[in-house]
Amino acid sequence: MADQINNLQADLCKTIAHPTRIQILELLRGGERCVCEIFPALEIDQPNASRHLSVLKKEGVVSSRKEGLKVIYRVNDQRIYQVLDLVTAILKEHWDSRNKALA
Amino acid sequence: MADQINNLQADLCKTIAHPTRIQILELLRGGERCVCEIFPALEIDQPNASRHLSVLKKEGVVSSRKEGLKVIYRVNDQRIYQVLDLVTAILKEHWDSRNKALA
DNA sequence: CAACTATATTCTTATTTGCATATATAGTAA
DNA sequence: TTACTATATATGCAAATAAGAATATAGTTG
Repeated sequence: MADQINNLQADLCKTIAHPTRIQILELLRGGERCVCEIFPALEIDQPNASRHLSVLKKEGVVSSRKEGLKVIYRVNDQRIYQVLDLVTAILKEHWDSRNKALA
Repeated sequence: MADQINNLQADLCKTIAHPTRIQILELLRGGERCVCEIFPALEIDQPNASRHLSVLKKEGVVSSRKEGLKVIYRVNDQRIYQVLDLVTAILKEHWDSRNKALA
């Protein structure tokens, strides 16, 4: 099928289509972080953070390396932030034009 | 909560995180289309197309207008295509680097 | 008004997803 | 080895999502 690419696109979108995973990515905007920093910053429990990180890793959005006991995650492709920023801009536009319609 | 924005971002990502909806958006890249053109082009049945269009409309990704019996859909913010193109580019990069690793 | 066409909605069922809890693994240190 | 710390995985359950079939609505035409 020629639309196989659409499945892959959808999978990547689905991977980032979760508030917690977006929060993780926003945290990683500041550079790599170990799990022990991530889950307290997001105020979620450790297994939950671990599962979301594994979702991101499975799709190739992040990678990890070990440093002693710690596992440190980083974003693979910085363009993921262009995606998030575009999404934010689209939302803002939508919000603004909706409010303009009400005014 | 400050992370309310993350919910909105996730909702928009979730809205486009479906192969059929991506196909609809790709079709609308060529300009507005009525439902009667969309569902045969995608080889899905009409209620299915209608439901996916309503998902896109509810999130504000597309709008519609009536013209006689027909309902014609259009994309609200062309930047959604920048998102899709970035996603494609990221996928391609991921694919390439994975194959390079195997070589 | 009745018949027809284009689109939308409802219902049911199957699948997927997310969370909480508990448990398991890996590395470190005594 | 034992105890401890950091991270990962398994289980069970509730909620969300998706597709097909059937039905409903809105607009058009005679």
